[in-house]
Amino acid sequence: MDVARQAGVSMKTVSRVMNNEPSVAEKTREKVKQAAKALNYTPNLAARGLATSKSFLIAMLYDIPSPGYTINVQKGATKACREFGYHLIVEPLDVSADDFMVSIENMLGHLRVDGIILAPPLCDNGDVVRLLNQRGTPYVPIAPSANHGDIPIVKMDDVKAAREMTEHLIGLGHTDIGFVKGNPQHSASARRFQGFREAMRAAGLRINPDWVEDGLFTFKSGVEAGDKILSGAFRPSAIFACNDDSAAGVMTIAGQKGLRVPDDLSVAGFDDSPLADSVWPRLTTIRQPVQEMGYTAVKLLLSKDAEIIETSFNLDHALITRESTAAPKQ
Amino acid sequence: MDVARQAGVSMKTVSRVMNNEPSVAEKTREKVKQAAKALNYTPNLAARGLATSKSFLIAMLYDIPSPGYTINVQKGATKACREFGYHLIVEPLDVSADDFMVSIENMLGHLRVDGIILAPPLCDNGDVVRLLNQRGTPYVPIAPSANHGDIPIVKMDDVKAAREMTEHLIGLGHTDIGFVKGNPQHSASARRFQGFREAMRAAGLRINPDWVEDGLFTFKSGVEAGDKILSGAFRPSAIFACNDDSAAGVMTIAGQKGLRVPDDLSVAGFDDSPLADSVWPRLTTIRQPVQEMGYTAVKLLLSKDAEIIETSFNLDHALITRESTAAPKQ
DNA sequence: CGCCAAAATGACAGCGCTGTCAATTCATTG
DNA sequence: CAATGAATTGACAGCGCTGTCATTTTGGCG
Repeated sequence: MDVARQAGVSMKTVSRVMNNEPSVAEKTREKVKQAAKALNYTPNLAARGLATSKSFLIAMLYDIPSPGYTINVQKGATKACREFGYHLIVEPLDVSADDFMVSIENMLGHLRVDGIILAPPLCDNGDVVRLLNQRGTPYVPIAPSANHGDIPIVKMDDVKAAREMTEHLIGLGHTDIGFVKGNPQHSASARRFQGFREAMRAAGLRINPDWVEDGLFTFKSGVEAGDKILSGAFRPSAIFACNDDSAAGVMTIAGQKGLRVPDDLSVAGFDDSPLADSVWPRLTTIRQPVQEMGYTAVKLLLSKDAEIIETSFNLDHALITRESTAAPKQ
Repeated sequence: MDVARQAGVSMKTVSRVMNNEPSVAEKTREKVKQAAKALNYTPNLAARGLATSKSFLIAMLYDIPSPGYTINVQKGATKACREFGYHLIVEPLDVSADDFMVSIENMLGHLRVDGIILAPPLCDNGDVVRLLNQRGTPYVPIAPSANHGDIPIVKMDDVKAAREMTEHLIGLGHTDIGFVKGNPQHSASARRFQGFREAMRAAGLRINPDWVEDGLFTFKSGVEAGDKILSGAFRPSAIFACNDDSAAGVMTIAGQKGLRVPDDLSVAGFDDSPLADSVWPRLTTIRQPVQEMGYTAVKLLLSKDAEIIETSFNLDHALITRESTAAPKQ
């Protein structure tokens, strides 16, 4: 280790400086830092990992979800990783593939990552969670359906957000409101529907079962659900779809049917995906704190346990009002 | 190493088996494999890395591009990584940030990745390329504007694709065709425009400069460009936008102006992003072989040099015909 | 000035693997 | 059956770092 020689100290001292350990004289510390800079030295992660049996790697597992969501979780996660000198490795998974669990095991075996981020809907996958627990690999689920024992989880309050959106619609003067559900595989779907129901009930409004349709979080399912809802003799003055894609589908079918948004029909989405800003009229939606979730997840993974008391981090969402919702024209 | 004991051989032999080296008796190989399986053993990457000074890590650098594109490159890249026992680490970068180069240097210093994938527009960033060359880190640029010396590059033929799309429009009977350019930072923009020009010239068609507008690859810029193009006394019967987002913008503004797509105006996009399938009518567009690019990039990085002769891998694109284009109604 | 605890530093082994090279075993062949 | 070269196998060092613990230096104080 030439840095040691250059600075006239032992390897060990260099190591101490690189790790910001205390009990190094300020003068020595400076000397070493200078030498390191001069020699353009950075410690070798592999060696460090071997010695400390850490890998300085966090893995993020995700299953073909919406690109925008995933990318943003990644962005937040990498930001936190950088702060800690860690790096993020990504593992796109396909739950339906039969070698699915094998890939995870491989990854765990090879890499010995120091922590794992579980993006939805993987965070609700029993097999995965069981494997992780069994191996003792620390993980943080993002927006899981239920608590994971005493493991901290990162989420937003889907129920509350859906309630707020519904209240927004009600506040605009809507009383006849339809709802397009999300993919039942994602636990958020149920929570959003629940928020909708709560707000309707709180306002003393009846939910017309003909105006509640299943959806799949896709544009196509939005078109189909919208078609059903809007084909009856009576139709709602507003439709709240479980995510932006299906909301866009609703808007499209509404247009086909000669309904103008928002004049004849208000449409609300959820997620604030790129799409929400790329349709006309632009979608009123809920912005999920996706980046923050990624960021917080990594922080949780890497912070000393002591600091953490909560087991559930509720990050703030925001209601984004755009042109797709307005007071009903009567 | 208990596997060695269990199998009654030396560590070295185990190592040989794990690396599929030749000159191990078939019988021994089996014995070791069994022992490994029984003990659920997987070699430790850090130790291996330390001994071989490889990291078994590939990094992908990208700059806030479209999520769909990035995710797909990742998907392809991870697939190849798995085949080679490698893993993919991601580094979202922000070229405009001033610590931009620093983050790259940090990553290179820490991780000693074995190779780097440079997604556009990073692949055309002189600073980055220079740094990589200087450090001798192997990299593969995806869809760069120019060749990188004798480094193999992965790309699709944007010029040809744009030509095909233009020909598709012309084949439909259009002669008055507008064009919305892409973000000038992305070199693909220029290539697509070139393809458009070539096809127009080949068909003996004139390009009306009033119908060619700058764009930025965004929905908004598509709306603005479309607005300008469609506001003149004469207007084209088709508009070819440089990507799906701006094409969606064009469709929207067309709708605002009472123009029906495709009856009054055909609109074509480029990329086959999720959006293309989430608008109505759905966009005729060019499918980029994005996953394949990621896959090929990693393969190029990891294959023995010998096998590689070409310095430029042109992957196939596809023209996806959907409802947004049709013969002009005259 | 000497003594002592505390602070700073260093020596050394070892993390789990692979490269080198020597040692052993094996199958042939005259 | 001994000799021979090829095929297998193993011993050992070392990759670059950190943990442990011993050693040295420092500063404070009687």
